[in-house]
Amino acid sequence: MSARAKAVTLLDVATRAGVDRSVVSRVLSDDPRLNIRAETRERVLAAVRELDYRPNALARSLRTRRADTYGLLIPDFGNPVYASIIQGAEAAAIARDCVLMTGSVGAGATQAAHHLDVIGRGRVDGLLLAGDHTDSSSLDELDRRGIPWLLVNRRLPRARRWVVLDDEEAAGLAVRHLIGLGHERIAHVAGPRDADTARRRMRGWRTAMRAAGLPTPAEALVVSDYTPAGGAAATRELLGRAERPTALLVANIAAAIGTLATCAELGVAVPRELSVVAVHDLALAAFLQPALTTVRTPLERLGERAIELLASTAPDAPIEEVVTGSLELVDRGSTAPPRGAAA
Amino acid sequence: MSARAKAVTLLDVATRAGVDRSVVSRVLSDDPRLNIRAETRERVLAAVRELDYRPNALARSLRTRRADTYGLLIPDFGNPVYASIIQGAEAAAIARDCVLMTGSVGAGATQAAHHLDVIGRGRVDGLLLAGDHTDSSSLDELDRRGIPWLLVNRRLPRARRWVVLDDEEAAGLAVRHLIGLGHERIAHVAGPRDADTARRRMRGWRTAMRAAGLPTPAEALVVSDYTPAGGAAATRELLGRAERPTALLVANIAAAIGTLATCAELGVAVPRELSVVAVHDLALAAFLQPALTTVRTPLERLGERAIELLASTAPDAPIEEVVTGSLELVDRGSTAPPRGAAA
DNA sequence: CTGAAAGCGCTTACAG
DNA sequence: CTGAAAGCGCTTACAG
Repeated sequence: MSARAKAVTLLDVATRAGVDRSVVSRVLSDDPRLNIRAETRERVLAAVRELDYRPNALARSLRTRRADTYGLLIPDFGNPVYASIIQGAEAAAIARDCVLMTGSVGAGATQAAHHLDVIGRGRVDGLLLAGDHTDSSSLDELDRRGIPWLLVNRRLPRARRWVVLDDEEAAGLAVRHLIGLGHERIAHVAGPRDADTARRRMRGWRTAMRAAGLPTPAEALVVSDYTPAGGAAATRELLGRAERPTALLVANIAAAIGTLATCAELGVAVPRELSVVAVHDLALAAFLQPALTTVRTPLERLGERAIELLASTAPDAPIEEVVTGSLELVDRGSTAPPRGAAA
Repeated sequence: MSARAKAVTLLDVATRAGVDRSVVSRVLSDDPRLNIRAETRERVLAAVRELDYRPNALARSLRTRRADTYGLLIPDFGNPVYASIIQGAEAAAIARDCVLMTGSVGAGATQAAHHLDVIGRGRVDGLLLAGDHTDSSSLDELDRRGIPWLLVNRRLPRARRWVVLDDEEAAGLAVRHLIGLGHERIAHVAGPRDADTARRRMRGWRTAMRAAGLPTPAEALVVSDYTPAGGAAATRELLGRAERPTALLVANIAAAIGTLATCAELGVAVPRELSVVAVHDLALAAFLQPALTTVRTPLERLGERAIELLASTAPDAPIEEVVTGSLELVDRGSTAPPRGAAA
């Protein structure tokens, strides 16, 4: 390890090339209004190469008033669904030569406060909000500070800037698959009542059931959360009913892991006695017992699209986009015709 | 949405309070060499509050030459082991009023190049390297640019700045648990041969076996990777041996998910015919079939400690630390005495 | 065709 | 006790 090297600046390059700093700057930014002799330009570029010069991003941002940085707030790094969103957003940010700063908010409000505070200090050009941490007052605060924001994978009353998946269609696809197998008593392990994604999946379930003339009684829906523990509890409740469902639409793959655990514990054979299908696909799904049938959703695309929209839309223009396409039922064997169905 | 508001600057606050910008700055930084009348200070603080002033982080960093930002490079956001490290690092960064910028490198080298480039532009005060992407030449490059770095969860030849878990002891703890149950043929589903964590866990397995007088033949170790697919393939290979092991130490919990899947597929009952224990604990483990016995490791603490060390150690001083303690065997039922053992 | 100058918003050594 | 000034490393409108 050498001691901290003094960074190379524009002035170092200019001195070496025998020109002014401003010329170097304009050469590097391809300023079209710069008429420079090819020979001089070569000298400048050579100096840049020889000194391995990189412009200081902080100085540039201070001057240009663009941080070339986007923020992304998620609930929890441990949630693989958000991992995919991050990956998409990161790729899109890199494609625009920007940096992505991802922060998690977790349970405590203090971490959210820290992130919003930091963000208020001119570090980001815009903020993607992909968690349950945000309320209208945070959005007002961002507006006051002039920081463009975009809700990702969720909406909020009166907030007209969001990008979401087609949750309703994802749920509908799963339900129609089950109906196609002959199921009629299809229950729904739903997400939290106050989660926008959960409400849209509930609606997808209900709509697809009704379209097939099947009932959706209140007892067929149990609210849960997007964790294995939550899925396990909800499944236990549904399987305790007098009239058991023959199939389950689980609103989230993490919850479905809990569903499979509960079935194993209660000795309910999947898919022979109970079919299970979940929203969102992960590599993990193929290795569960049994391998889990899922609806694949374009989570990475959602993250990508969020950055694209944030970067290209005026801060005061509404954004209301559903990322469609790429929904696909991945049949892995946790779904089958109900017992007693004609073969 | 209002139009982008003009940010409040130091000058705005100073004007309102009727003092010079420098006074405001020194009041806010609690400059001990500033003798100011209590009344003036109050006026300054009132103006700060009324205007809701936040110093521009870019301008401050440019002046102080400290970005108040640390970088963290990981292989992949989808890997839950790294999720825990990120969470620890994020908490430690927040505790120091710093920002954490986490980037993933993935398979492609282009993303690594982008991140190293960005980091060379004065955006971070130091870099945590927690992936398999780093080679000595990247470290040399960072040294040349004067950016302090620290390897996390891995070491590299001749790189004397690292912080790791006690992987050897973690593996040893698992093996001793199996030996305590009466197992003698304990095979090892290892990590990649070039992964430092994998080598340390191999050594832990071997050392604990030898300490008990048990053999560690070459066939008892199969190299794999830290994914379900890798664990599945390695397990298949081990179970195909003429003399099957009665227990498996799997080097990583993600690989162990593959192990359980292969056992289910081959009809090998866990733990009756085969005990399985894995390194690293996740909430998920409790919901696998069967629930997985693991060794809990202080991954969050590793992330925290990495930031602390990076922030508090001179850039040219060596860091060689093993984060010890908190190792714990979490017995969930995937381990049991071997068949035919005395009850 | 290229250079000098101003200024982004801070901090800090110095002046009075 | 407080203010004026310099300067961090850039970019860009302007001068010549």
